[in-house]
Parts: sequence; C-alpha cells; structure tokens
Amino acid sequence: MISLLPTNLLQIPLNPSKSIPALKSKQRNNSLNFSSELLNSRNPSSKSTRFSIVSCVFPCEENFLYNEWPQILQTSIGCGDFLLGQSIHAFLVKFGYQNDTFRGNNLVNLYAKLNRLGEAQRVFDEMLDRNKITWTSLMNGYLQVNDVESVFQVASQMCRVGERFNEYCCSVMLQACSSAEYVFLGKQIHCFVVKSGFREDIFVATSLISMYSMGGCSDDTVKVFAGISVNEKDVRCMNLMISEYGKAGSGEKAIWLFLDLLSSGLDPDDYTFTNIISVCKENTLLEVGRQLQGLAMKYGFVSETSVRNAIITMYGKHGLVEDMEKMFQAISEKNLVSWTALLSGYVRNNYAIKALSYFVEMLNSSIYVDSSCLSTVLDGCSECKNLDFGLQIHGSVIKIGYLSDVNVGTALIHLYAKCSNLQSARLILNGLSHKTAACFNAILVGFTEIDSHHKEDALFLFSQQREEDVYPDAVTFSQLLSLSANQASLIRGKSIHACAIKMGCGNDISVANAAITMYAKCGSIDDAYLMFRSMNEHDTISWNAMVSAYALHGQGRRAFLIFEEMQRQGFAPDKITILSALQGCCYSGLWEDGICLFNEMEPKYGVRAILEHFACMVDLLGRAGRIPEALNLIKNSPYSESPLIWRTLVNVCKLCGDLSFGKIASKHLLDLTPEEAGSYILISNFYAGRGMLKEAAKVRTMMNDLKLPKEAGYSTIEVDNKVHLFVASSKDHPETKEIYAKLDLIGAEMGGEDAENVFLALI
DNA sequence: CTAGGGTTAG
Repeated sequence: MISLLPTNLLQIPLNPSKSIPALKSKQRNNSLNFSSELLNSRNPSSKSTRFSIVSCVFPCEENFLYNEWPQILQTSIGCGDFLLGQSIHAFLVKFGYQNDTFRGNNLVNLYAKLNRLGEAQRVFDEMLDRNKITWTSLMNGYLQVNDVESVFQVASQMCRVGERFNEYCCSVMLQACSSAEYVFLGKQIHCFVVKSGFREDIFVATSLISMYSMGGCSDDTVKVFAGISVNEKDVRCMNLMISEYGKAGSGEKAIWLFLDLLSSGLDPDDYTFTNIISVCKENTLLEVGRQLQGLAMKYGFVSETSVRNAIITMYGKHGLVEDMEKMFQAISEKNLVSWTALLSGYVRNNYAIKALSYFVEMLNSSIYVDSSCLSTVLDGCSECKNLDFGLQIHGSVIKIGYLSDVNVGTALIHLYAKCSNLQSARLILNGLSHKTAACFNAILVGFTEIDSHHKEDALFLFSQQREEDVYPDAVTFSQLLSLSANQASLIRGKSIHACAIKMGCGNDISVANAAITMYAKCGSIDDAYLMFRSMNEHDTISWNAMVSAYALHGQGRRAFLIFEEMQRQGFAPDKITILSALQGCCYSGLWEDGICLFNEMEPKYGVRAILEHFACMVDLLGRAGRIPEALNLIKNSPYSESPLIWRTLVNVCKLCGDLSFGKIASKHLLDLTPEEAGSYILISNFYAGRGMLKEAAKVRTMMNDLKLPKEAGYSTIEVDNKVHLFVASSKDHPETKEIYAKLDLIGAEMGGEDAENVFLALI
C-alpha cells in the first residue's frame, strides 16, 4: 500500500530559511527587503520584478552594492535579462570590483546562464585570479549552448595552467559528452573520476549515467547505478534510471525501480511520474499506465505539463485517440512537446489529415517548431501522401536550418519516396552527412510504392549503403526481401536472405515473415514452408504469410489446414488471413468452402468484409461460373462504386468469355474511371480475347483520343540467374524475334489467332 | 563569507 503525501508538493512554499540574510537586517531600507523577497519570487522574469530590481539597485550606495550584489545578480540571472546584467556589470566596473575573483565569478556565471558566452569569456579573460569556480562556470556556459568543443578547449586550458579538475568540473565535462560521438571521451573522464575518488559523488555518478544513457551504452548505465551506495541514491538518479530502463525496453524493471523509490522513503517528483508514465507506452502496460495516472493525481503531479505530455504519448501509442485528445485539451500551458505528442498520436492512428490541420493551429498559437516536430509533421504528410503540404514543410526545414538533421532528413526521404519522387528522395539522402539504416529504408519504401521494374535499383542502393558503411537492419532486409518477392527472383531473394542471416537479422520475425512470402512468390513453396517451420515464434503476419503462400500456389486445402492450425494456436484470424484463405479457395476451385467462409467471417471471426473480400468473392463466383451471383453481390455490397470490383468482374468475364456480363461490367468500369488507361486496356483485351478485334480496336482508339497517360505493362522471368524484362509491345529483348515466332506457333495451336492477340491475351 | 555541478515528456 502506498502512503500518500498530505499536501500537493508543488504548492509547498519555498523554505523561508533561504531568505534569512535579508530578514535578519531589519534596519535596512524598504527596497532591500523588497529585493530579498524578489529572490524567492516564483516568477522572477516578470516585468514588475525587473522594474523592482532596477529601482532598488540604481539609487543605491557603493556599500550597498558591495554587500548585497550577489543576491541582485542572482535575481538578474533568474530574470534572464541581459540588459539588466550589463547594467550591474557597468556598476561593478564603475566601483572597481570587476577584477575581484568572487564578483568576476558571479559575472561569468550570470553571462553564462544568459547564454552570452562572448561576454562571459571576456569577463573571464580580464580576471586576474581565477579559481575552479571560474573555470566551471565558463565551461558550464559553453555546455548550455551545446558548444562541446569549447567546453573541452576551456578544460585543456585549465589543465595547462595547472588547475586540477574537481567533482564539479567532472560533472560538467561528462554532461558535455552526452552524445554518441563523445562517449569515448566520456569513458576517459570516467577513468579519471575513478582514479580521483570522485565516484562517490552523487552528482558525478548521475552525470555518468546520463552520459551513458544519451550515448546509447545501456549496460554501462546499469553498472554505474549499481555502484552507487544505497543511502546515496536520490530521486534524480532514480528518475534517470527509470527513464533509461524505459528506453531499453525494460518496462518491468522501470516499474520495480519506481516501487523501490516509493518504499525507500524518497519523495517522487514530477520527473519521476513523467518518466514512469512514459515507460507505459510499451504495448503491455496500458493498465499500469492508467493506475500511475491516478497515482500522479494523488501525489499532485498530474497537472504538470510534462506528466500530461507523457500521458498523451501513452494514449497515442495505445490507439486511444479520444483519451489522448481529452488530456491534450486539459493542459493549460501547452508546449511544443504537447503539440508534437498529439500530432504524432494522430499520425500513428491514421488521422494524418487531422494532424496537419492541428499543426496549422499550432503555428497560429505562435509555438516554435523544432526538428522532432517537423519530422512528425512530415510523417503525417507521407501518411496521407500530401506532397504539397510536405513541400512547404521542406521549405521551412531549409529556412530554419534542419536539413542536416538525420530525423528530419529521413522523414523527407520517406515523404518523397511515398509520393514516388525517388529523385528528390535520393537528393536528400546524398545531402545527409550522418546516414542511418532508416534513411536507406525510407528510399526502399519508394521502390515498393512505384511498383515498376526500377526495382533493379534497390540492390544498387543496397550496395551504396554497404559502401558507406551504414549497417543494414531488419527493416532493410524485410523490405529487400519483399521487393525481390514481387520481382519473383528466387536467386536474388535467396542471396538477400543469406545476407540477412549472415548479418544477424535472420531470426528477426519481420525478416522471416518476408522470407516466407519471398519463397512463396518466387515459386518455392517448400522453402516457404521450411522457413515457416524453422521460426522460433510466429505472429499473425507469419500465419497470414503461410496461408497466403498456399493460396498463391493453388493449394487451397493446405491453406485451410494452416488457417485452422493458426486458430488452435490461439491466433485470431484478421482481415488479411480471411482474404488469403478466400484467395486459396478461389485459386483452388473450392467454391463452396469460400462462400461458406465469406458468410461466416463476420459472425464467427468478427471480421467485417471490406472491398478486397468482396472483390475476391466476385472473382471466385465468376470462376465458379456463377457470374450473375457475382453481379448481385456487387450490387448488394457497399462497394458498388468501386473501380476495383468492376475491374475484377471484367477480368473474370474475360477468363470465362462471358460477353453479356462483360459488357455490363465494362460499362460500369468506364463510367467510374473514364480517365484511366488501364481500364481501356483491360476492356480492349477482353474483346480481343473473344476475337472481337473491331470492338477491341474501338476501345483502344477511344483511349488514344483521350491521350491518357499510360504505363506500359511488363513482366519479368528469371532464367539461368538472369532476370528478363518484358515490356508490352517493346521489342527490346535480344531474342524478340524468336519469342514472337513462338507466340505465333502457340497462337496457331490455339486456333489460328495471330501472335499479337495471343500476346494481349497473355498480359 | 557569499559562488560553480546531476534528472523529464514528443
């Protein structure tokens, strides 16, 4: 049972003992008392505070300035007011105090906290006597503005003048190493820390954990944390470790640590709740997250923006869009993270259009954007393929200067790839100095998207990736495998699969799933089955891949066996499973089974039929010689306005040679897609297949008159490890002559049709 | 005899 704190921690006033120096001096003038109160003001940056400081400082005596100025300086720092700081600086110069070590330190500190490193450096340079505090203040200043190089320049200068590092310096330097590129330096400082006996210092230890956490050295954070003695551990280092366990995907460990913290007598703070709730975005932890939300409320931290932001993300990741929206609306002081979390939740849950409109609203409430926000919005653009919006964001990215940011770059590549603009995608890729596997994977999306024989280039891209020493990941391999699956190139698929195994991705479930499909589509159903059986664990996609594999190979019975085994193993069939099983029935002539499955899919499996299911049934009924029923099904379905379903009917009429229904279907298809070349070609082929060459030519003429853009149909076949490409009506293949001769021969055997028609009938 | 250091959410 968790004991509750009696009051809202945030509402507890500051400890009055902190203002004792001012309270003691009752005889001092009113303005001074006022200034002391200001030191404890919760809002030191307000205009009235600044005014009070100015009015209390400037009429004062030299003596007053000498004795009281640290408090005044401190308040100026709180104000973040550069001009005020400069005025005080001028006063100190006027009275000749600027070279005093103590006052100089304060000035360096003040300018450093205001991010005015030029001024801080100047004061520093002019000082005659510097101590460790001076050096640390300057280094900390450079750290604040993320100028790591300068931090270490100052540090090495400090070494040269013979000043030793203490715990404070180590802590600052370690923070400067908090990124993957500086971890090696951080490790050296870690050695120094151990040698100098600073390991016991909780500040140093916390900085070490933070450094290793940011640098991606998860194991090292655990080791450092384990090395801190129990009575030294405080809320801050616990918070950090909770966050670290969350990052490493060890949600349970994070929760245990959180419970440790509660039972150890330490008070959790807003950081604690932000971190522990953030852990609950893991997919099994929604209920825990809800409980923690309640607990945060009891402790009085649930109104903190950071806590609410974490809750937004948690709901977003669990698909609870309404809860997410409610939480967002409840935040009184929404910041950039709140907005980004909301946008990301929308994008993730297929509300990309909503995300874009909220982004506009966000801009209108004059919140600045950063790289994380921009990449989220770009993901939204990719999701709804809104290139126009994306182009504007791209413009802003260039303007604000985030083009070299790898996350923004990846999102841009993904956007262009999704919109089939591979040229621009490559341009962005080549412009990135630090590339990750995700950048290359984003381009691969484009190859899937454009669905043409340019897939050859995917392997070229892969070799570029290898040359640039960017390690491929599981996503790379599953995408490459599914690309080679669509190209039906077994040799290529096999070599990619081998490469995946060699590089340690062979056991990844998404790679294995892609391999099943690859082997099936490349004609090797036995390898697909072997792959399936060799996996340690299956997910729904694995089962779907196997059902679909058998369906594709016309082995409907086996597809059904897998379908049943899947259910025995406790996996619920989804819409893809049902669709694959239906396709299995369709290609294997299991008409009754298919019709039966279609009828019971909603009552028995809770899967509502969507367009693809209806289209598959139209195909099935047509092949079963029940075309009137197929037409009936379309008319009674919610998809009677869908081109796909009529295209399917035309196609199946073509297969069965049903002229009257084919005509009906053709009319519907042309009504729905008067500007799609593919429809005209299909219908023309339908007539050609019936030997009605005049009708076929008429449809072709209609299409030509409309000057519709059309993509040539193509197919590929692999012979002796070489992929041959055939584009409709192209004569590029070196053996074109022989191929057409053979087509003539086949045509003759089929009953005297000429080669062109055979060709048309085949594609 | 004042002053310098560590944690958060997208």
